[in-house]
Amino acid sequence: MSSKKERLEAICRIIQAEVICNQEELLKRLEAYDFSITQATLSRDIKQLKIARIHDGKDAYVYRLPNAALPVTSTSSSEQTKTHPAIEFSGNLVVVKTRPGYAMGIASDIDANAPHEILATIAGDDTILVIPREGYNRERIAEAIARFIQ
Amino acid sequence: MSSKKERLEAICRIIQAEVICNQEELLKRLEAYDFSITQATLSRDIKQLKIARIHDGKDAYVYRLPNAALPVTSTSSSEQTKTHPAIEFSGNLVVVKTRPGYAMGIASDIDANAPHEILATIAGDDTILVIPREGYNRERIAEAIARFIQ
DNA sequence: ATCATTATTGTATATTTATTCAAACAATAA
DNA sequence: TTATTGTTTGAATAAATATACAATAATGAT
Repeated sequence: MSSKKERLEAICRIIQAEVICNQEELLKRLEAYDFSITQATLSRDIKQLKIARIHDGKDAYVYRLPNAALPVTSTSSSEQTKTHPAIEFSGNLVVVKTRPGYAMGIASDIDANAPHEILATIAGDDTILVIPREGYNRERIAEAIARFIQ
Repeated sequence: MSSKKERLEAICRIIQAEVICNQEELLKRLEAYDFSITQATLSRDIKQLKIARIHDGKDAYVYRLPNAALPVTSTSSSEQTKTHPAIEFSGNLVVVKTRPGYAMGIASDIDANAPHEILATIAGDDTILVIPREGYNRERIAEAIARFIQ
């Protein structure tokens, strides 16, 4: 059943390389790469990958990968659904991995909205260190952060 | 006819402040602010604002503003549709305005994909300077860039 | 191996979102 | 004024996307 993982990666690749307007279209491209699935499955894949359908400015729609980390790679799938794949705790700190260059933007978003769960952030290039306030559990904190990493 | 502009701004505000899962829901919130429109109009507004519906990781969907600049404010609407509101030319250079902190991330995306139209990018905090290759017209260049700023 | 549990998937359908078409309205020019 | 053109909108509908349900396949424990 590792073909699902391959399929998800293929979807990411196709979406980055080509202009895909709807799932039907993506379905055909996948077919060309020998992945034969239905629209229902593709819809679920897209949801899992957190892929967004955005407006291209003209009159078309395009699928795009999210800003945050590589959703495919990480750890076990059960753990993946539990919290956001890009968020990891260590002691009382939280580390958020982002795509290169996006850390400051996302940190800036977090700061601008200043959810009470979060005391401060420090951002590098692809990593944000989040310092939570005392008195919130990890799930609550993770939710507060997840709101900003799409 | 300025009520449309107000409505678009209200939509932006609501989406930033609240978790909106679908257009019906947003419609109700707008109603509460005394904007009475139909789903059809809202769909068009969302398209114009380049708002995306993304996956929240759990099992819900959320509407989000794009990464790039403030689409509502700028210049005339006819000019706005012509090219992306965040992209502006000056001589042989292009300046892209982004939300605070996002310039480097987006520039990194552009560099990583390296469309031939683009020779180099330099990013500050909320501004990217794009240096196009010679031989492409502005529209072509704008399209190549627009691909990365959602 | 056997059973229990969890994941993955397709079919059919529900839900959600976009668009077509016609109408109302405004702005402009003659 | 009267055309003319462009914008905005709603109603109805089309198109696109998500999900309920059932079945099948994988995984893990004993």
